[in-house]
Amino acid sequence: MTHHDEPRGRASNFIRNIIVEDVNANKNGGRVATRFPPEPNGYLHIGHAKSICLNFGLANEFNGTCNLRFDDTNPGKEDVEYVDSIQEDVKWLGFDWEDRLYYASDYFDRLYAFAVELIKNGKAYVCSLTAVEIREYRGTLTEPGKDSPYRNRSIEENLDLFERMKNGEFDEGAHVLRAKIDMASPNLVMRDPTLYRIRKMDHHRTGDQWVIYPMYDFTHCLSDSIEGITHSICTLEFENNRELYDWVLDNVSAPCHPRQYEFARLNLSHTIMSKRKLLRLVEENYVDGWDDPRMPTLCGLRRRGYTARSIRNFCERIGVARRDSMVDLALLEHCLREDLNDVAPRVMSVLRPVRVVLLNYPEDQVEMLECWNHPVDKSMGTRRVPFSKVLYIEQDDFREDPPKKYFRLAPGREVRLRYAYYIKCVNVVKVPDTDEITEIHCTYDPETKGGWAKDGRKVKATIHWVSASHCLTASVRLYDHLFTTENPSDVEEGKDYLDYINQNSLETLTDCRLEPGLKDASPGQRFQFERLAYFCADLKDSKPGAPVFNRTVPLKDAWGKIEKKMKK
RNA sequence: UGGGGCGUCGUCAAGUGGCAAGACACAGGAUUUUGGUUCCUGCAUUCGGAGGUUCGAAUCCUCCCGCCCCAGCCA
Repeated sequence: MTHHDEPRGRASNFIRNIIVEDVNANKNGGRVATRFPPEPNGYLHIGHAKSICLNFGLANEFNGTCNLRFDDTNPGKEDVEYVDSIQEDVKWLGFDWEDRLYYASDYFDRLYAFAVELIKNGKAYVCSLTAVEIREYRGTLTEPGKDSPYRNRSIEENLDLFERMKNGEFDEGAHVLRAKIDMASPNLVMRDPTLYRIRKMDHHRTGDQWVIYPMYDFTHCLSDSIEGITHSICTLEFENNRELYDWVLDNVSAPCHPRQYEFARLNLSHTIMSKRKLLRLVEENYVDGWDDPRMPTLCGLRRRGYTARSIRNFCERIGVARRDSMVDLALLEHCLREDLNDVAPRVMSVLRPVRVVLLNYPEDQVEMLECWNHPVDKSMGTRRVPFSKVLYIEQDDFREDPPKKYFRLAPGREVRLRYAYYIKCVNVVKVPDTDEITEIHCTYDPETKGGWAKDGRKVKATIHWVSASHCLTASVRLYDHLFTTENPSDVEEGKDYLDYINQNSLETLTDCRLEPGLKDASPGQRFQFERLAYFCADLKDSKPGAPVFNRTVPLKDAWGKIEKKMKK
């Protein structure tokens, strides 16, 4: 057992239970086939990760397959930019569709043939009502709809019209193909749903080959059937569509009849998942783009420094159920720290520096001190860090007038410099007018090299440091939650989610002093800056020689908690 | 107000008639050269509510309450 293992014991959930039963009953010959079917109209986010992990995870677990299929039936909204980013993100998450990359648009010919079959069987008709009229004829939640005046066109006329729709003889909106089901159905989805519409637009894959495009409800079930999907897993809002999913497959010579199961989509506290709302954050420059490290997109999380494994573990832990829920961001962060704690090498960096001069340390002496890269996993080895007379420590690690329970450096107090020496504060130098501390004078105890006192005396704190003449100056970005409220989608009267954006979600520090070894960090490389947080060299802005770090997630902070409590 | 769903700890979530798993969060404590990690301990006499069936109910029945989804030629 190593920390690289996925969590043993997968959590039970209703979909897995269904699959177990199906496999035991030898349904579909014991075969399990799922698919992840994104529409290429936006970037994938952590909510999609839940679905990806579910579909690919189940397939892996039952020795089945999971296809990646682009649901690209709406050329007006879709773009290759998205099909590329989606593939990159699914791969990054750690899943492999092997040679099973499909597009609903690959099935346009077969879909058209199925539509013709429906018409021939009197189960579909060309309707020439306008969009507005169709809505009016649909009725309401409580009143039944009315039949379209075109509902009883002859099969021949329907066939002719549909073919001419395909041939581009009509303008957009002139006609649609509709299923002939039941205008009085209590399920609005079943009131003669639209199957095809005219869209005179280039499609990112089929170009100008088609001017009619199939709707989701017609396309999805048939695509599943064509691919031999056994379990078609989607989110709860498609529950009403299941009746139509089954109707289409039952009324056409479909190769097989997959079963649809719905689960609740993920909601995460302090963020939003709506593509529309995320798009607005990007377009109105509330963030730096889809991959801004504050975004819940997979590319954003990746840039923030999240590991794919932590996201997979998170998806496993939140479970799969049918009730609407809101998962605490703290759980995601817990999964992140859990992973990073094991794999991130430790390093010392001072974010808000204050000078420390060791009065009794030889002027030009430099010692290379051996430091562990990981406190527990010694296999990660050691590194040498330069130590000298003038150092930087964290401003937070010194208090001229220390409060109760504060046990870091203060006048007259002794602390340990990690892996170095015990030092004692003997004087504080301040700017005369302001109270700004410019320098802390200390003495060091040469008998404590490495951080151990031969006489056995203890110190209450160990703090990190960096040698002033050797360290590297760099920018570090401190990220925080994007929203100040737990649920930005459910907000006070008269306000909207933009009113709850956290104005302090990004703080850029430009005068940080890092351990010299960090100079050549490669973009994407992760570290723990000891006692502070996990950081990641930015994928875009960090260059070897000139690193820029993003704070991925802070370490738990017991002192911060105590301090907060004392202030109350 | 039609139809379809859902209600188990602060947050997720197992549980499908035999007497409320687990995780996060939270609170204590131990160990610690990261106030980190790790390790202990505590945390639902009760499952939206009220009745009923049963020796026994979160699980079955009845009624009530609350929340979500559906009236795109979006997915």
